Amino acid sequence: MLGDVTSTRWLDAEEQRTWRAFLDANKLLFDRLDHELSRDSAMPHGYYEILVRLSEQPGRALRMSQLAQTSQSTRSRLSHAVARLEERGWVRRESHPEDRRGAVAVLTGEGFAALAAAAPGHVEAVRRHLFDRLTPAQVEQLRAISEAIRDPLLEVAPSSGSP
Amino acid sequence: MLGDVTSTRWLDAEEQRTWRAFLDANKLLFDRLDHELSRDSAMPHGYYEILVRLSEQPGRALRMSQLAQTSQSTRSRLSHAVARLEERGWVRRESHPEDRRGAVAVLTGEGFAALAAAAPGHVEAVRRHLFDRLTPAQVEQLRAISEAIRDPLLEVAPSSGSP
DNA sequence: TCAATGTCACTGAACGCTCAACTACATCAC
DNA sequence: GTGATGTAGTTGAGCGTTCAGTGACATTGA
Repeated sequence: MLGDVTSTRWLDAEEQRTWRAFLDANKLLFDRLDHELSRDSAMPHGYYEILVRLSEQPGRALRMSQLAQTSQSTRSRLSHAVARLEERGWVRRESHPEDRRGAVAVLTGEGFAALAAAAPGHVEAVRRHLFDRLTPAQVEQLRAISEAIRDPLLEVAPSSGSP
Repeated sequence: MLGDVTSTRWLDAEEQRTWRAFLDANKLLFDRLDHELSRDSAMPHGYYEILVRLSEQPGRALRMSQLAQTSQSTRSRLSHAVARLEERGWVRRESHPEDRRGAVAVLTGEGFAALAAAAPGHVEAVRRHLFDRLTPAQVEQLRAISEAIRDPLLEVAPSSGSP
């Protein structure tokens, strides 16, 4: 198929099947999780991620560029996202005390409350659609596989936002 | 964390680690693949998927709603996407011969050529970033895991577009 | 035959993301 | 110091997706 004059290492039938299953599983899973989160808590998954990362920091605050890194995001996307989170009163910006270029995103009380309200439902959804479907051995396999995929990609573009 | 008065089945440390690795691996992998495809072939992954599905059909044609289903897409998204593919001359629309509500998307010669030009690079990228990172046993595991995640999600919303 | 209901596909507005500037500040070399 | 380069963060335009709504046609049942 698709006239092959080059030395392309095409996928064989088994690999095709794996790739399709992987593609479809991901699409379905993340669409579902994002949809349920938006429906129940009026926040897209990207916002949820940002709130989670902030909530894990001491002082519930983090510099914008570091927040972008831990969220696998870009500075641009984060800047837009934090602007919208600020409109909702869930995050506020402060200027960095030492580096005058810097901005620090701080999770507000309302933001933490919104996260606390959203988390149980979301975690349940992750369980229902992911962990409950897998055996303990498969969960362990999934972790190893994910790390094997992730780590090389982290090394190629470690700074200044992933994509 | 996050004051727990309900009976939420929170993720333990090991599950957290798995979930984070899975999230990050997916984000990095699909961002990378989409980025390389856009850069090398000027088409987002969603378009590529549509062209692939069409190319696999007899006559390289498929009804819109069926194309939406096999692409894990919605009719709305597909309608917009095909409109843009039509502007590029890669797909054309015909009216369904029997059901006068229906529209049929047909892959043009140019569309097939664009796909043939894009495929080798994309397949290589999938190999580099996915299959080359995994052992044969892990590939087999990934297939089983993906199917275990996918199949229940397919049953819940089988018709009228996934999300 | 005819109304009610369902299905197919399209459309426009709103939203989030990407990309390419751009400003402001920091750092480095000389 | 001064100029060059690097880094932090923001902004606006363009693109793709989602959502709600719409019109056209098909199907069903009385």
